[in-house]
Amino acid sequence: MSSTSMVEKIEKAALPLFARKGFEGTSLTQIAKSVGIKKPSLYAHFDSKEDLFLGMLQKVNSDYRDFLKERVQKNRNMKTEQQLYCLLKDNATYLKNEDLGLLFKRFMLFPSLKVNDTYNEQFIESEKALTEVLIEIVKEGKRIGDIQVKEEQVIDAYLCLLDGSFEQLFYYSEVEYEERLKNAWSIFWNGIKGC
Amino acid sequence: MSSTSMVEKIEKAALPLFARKGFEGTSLTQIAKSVGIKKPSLYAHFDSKEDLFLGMLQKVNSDYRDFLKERVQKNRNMKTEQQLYCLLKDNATYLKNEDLGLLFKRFMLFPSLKVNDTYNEQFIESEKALTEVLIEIVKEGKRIGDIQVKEEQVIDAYLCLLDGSFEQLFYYSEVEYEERLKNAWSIFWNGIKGC
DNA sequence: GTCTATACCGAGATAGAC
DNA sequence: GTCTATCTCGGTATAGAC
Repeated sequence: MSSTSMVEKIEKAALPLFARKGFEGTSLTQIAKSVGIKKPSLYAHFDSKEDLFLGMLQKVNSDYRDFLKERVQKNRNMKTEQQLYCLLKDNATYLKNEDLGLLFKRFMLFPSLKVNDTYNEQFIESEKALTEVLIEIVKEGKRIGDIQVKEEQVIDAYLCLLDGSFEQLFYYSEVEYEERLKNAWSIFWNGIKGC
Repeated sequence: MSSTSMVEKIEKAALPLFARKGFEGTSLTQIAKSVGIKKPSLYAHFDSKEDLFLGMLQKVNSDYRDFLKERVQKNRNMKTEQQLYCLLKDNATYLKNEDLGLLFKRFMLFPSLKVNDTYNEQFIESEKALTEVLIEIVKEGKRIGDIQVKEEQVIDAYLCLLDGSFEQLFYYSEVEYEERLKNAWSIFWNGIKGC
C-alpha cells in the first residue's frame, strides 16, 4: 500500500486482463508477469486480489464520471439535437478504448453475479450519472420546443438507442459502426421531432 | 456417451450454472451435485467439461432457431408493423427464460474471449438467422409501401433497438421493461413511417 | 454406470531471507 | 520491496473396485 508509482503500474497492467477475462478468469501470476515482477511482490501493494480489483474499478468509474461532466459542460450551448447526438458519440468514443469499454460492458451487463455488491455499485453510479445528464437535456429540449414527444418516450428510446449502440461498438468495425449509428440516429431523431 | 436420459438430465442441470457463472466459473462438482451424482460419474457421459458445454450450446442454439422459424411463419400474414413488433417481443419472451437469456447474452456479448472458436460460431449462426428474417420482412414492407425510409436505415435502427431492448431485458422488472420497450418502439415506428 | 481414492495442476496467499 | 519456497484449497481428470 505504498510507492504510488508501482500501484499505478500494476493497475494499468491489470485493467486489460480483468476487462478481457473477468475477475475469476484473471490470475495474479498473469498480472505480475505483465508488470514484470513476481506474484508475491503484488502483496506489498495490495491486500488481496479483490482489493486490487476494487481499487481499479473505483478509479475507472470516477474517471468516466469526470469525463461525462466535462463533455456535457462543453456542449451546453448546442442545440438539443446536437447535444443528444454528441452525448451518444462521446460515450462511444470514450468506451471505444477497448479495455475501458470491455470492463464497463462486462460489469454493467453481468451485475449481481459477483461475490461482492460493491463491485456493481460503481457501475450503477456511473449509469445513474449518465441518465441524469440525459434527463436534463431532454427537459430543456422540451421547454424550448425542440422536442414534441412526451419526455418519458424520449428518455426510454434514447437509452435503448444508447444501450444498443454500446453493444454494437464491439461487434462491428469502426467504419461499419459509424454507419450503423448514423442510420439508427436518424430514425430516432425522425421519430422524436414529431410530424 | 450412452443412456440418453442421463445426458439430458446433466445438460438440464448444467444450463443454469453455465448461464449464470460462465464456463470457467462453473465446476463439475456443482453440476454433479445439482444432478445428484458424484463428479467422476459425469465422465461416463461426456469426454470432458468442454464436451458437455459444447453439446449444450448446440442444443440451445438449434432450439432457438427452430423457435424463430416457427414464429415468423405464424406471423407471415400480419401487417409489416405488427410483424416487426412481434419479432421484437417474441425474441424477448423467448430469452426472458433466465437461463437461456443469460447464456445467449453472455456468449453473444463476449465472443472471441473463449478458448475455442466453436463456442461462438453457434451464437453467430443464431444471430445471422435473426437478421435474415428481419431483412425479409423489411424488403416486403418496402415493396408493399408500408415502409418509406431506406431499407438499410430500417435494418440498422431495428437491430439497434433489438440489441438495446435485449440488454434492458435484464436491468428492469418485467412491467418496467414492457413500458420502456413500448416507448422505444413508438419512437422507432414514428421515425420509420416518414411524414 | 456409479462409486472411492488419487494424481496433477494452478490458483490465492504467507513466511522469511535478502 | 522483491524474491524463493511453501501452504492450502479446489479444479479437471483418471484408475480401478463394485
